[in-house]
Amino acid sequence: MADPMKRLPMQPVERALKVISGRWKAIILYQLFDGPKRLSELKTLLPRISQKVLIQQLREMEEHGLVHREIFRQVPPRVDYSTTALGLSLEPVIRSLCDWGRKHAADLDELDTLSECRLPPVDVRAAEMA
Amino acid sequence: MADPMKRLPMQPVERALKVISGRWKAIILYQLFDGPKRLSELKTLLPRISQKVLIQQLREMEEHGLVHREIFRQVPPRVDYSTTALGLSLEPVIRSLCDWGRKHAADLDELDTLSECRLPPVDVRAAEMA
DNA sequence: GGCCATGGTTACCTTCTGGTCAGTATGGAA
DNA sequence: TTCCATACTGACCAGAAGGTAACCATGGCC
Repeated sequence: MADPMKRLPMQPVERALKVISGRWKAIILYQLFDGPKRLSELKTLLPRISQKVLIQQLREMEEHGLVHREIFRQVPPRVDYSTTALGLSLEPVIRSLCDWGRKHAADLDELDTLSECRLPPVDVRAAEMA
Repeated sequence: MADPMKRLPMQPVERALKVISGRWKAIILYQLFDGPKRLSELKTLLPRISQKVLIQQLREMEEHGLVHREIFRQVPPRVDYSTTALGLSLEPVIRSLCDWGRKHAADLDELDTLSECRLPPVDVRAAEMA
């Protein structure tokens, strides 16, 4: 996503997919659904994402109207990220994706170490090393 | 997707996204929800997709259990692609994505030339040149 | 033998995405 | 005066995804 808001696809599905299918976006949104977070919080909640990429994904979602960024001009700077109404409206969609993801796992492999669909323990994930 | 079924993500949302977010997959699925199609049909229904990529996307979806491929050993060969039960179970999910895509367009730009969410006129698309 | 249709595959290239690592700015604390 | 925390930014790179164009195989038809 080089330049800002370079026109999104005109097919609605494609558009939706384009907007949410960044490598980390759904996971970041999960965290934000839970309430506003500052960058440093997100960094510790999602330690596997490098700072640059985290900011990148947040900015893209901001451009696409899913996320709001608020700057507090403080001594050590402070920036809060939160979902917009539009972003929040994605919750049921993402949940249905999540449910389907579990169904998919159940139908094919067994759903061995698949996580739950509710705000997941993205970080506390021992499955990582399995 | 170089090698077959190289393990899907263990986060359910990511898994679902991985499986459906190929450049053309949702659109191809739309066509298949409508009933089985042979390759040549899909090629004319979706003229903007090159044959190689079309087959590629179909094969990936086959690997992921969304699509069934049936070969009829005939004079000029015939191959039918259809959705599996698992693939079909994606319909509501994709529809919700589509609905959200339209909402997104409505909230940001105006939804100018956005298509409908029902089986769309993917080919008869004058919006292309706009 | 040459041609056709169907359904592929292969080689090659370009673009997009994500990733690492190092650097920047601000202003208070030590 | 140096150090620290926070929130970024930029150079660079590697791999994946998607695209183009050309070629292959089968077997009937003329």
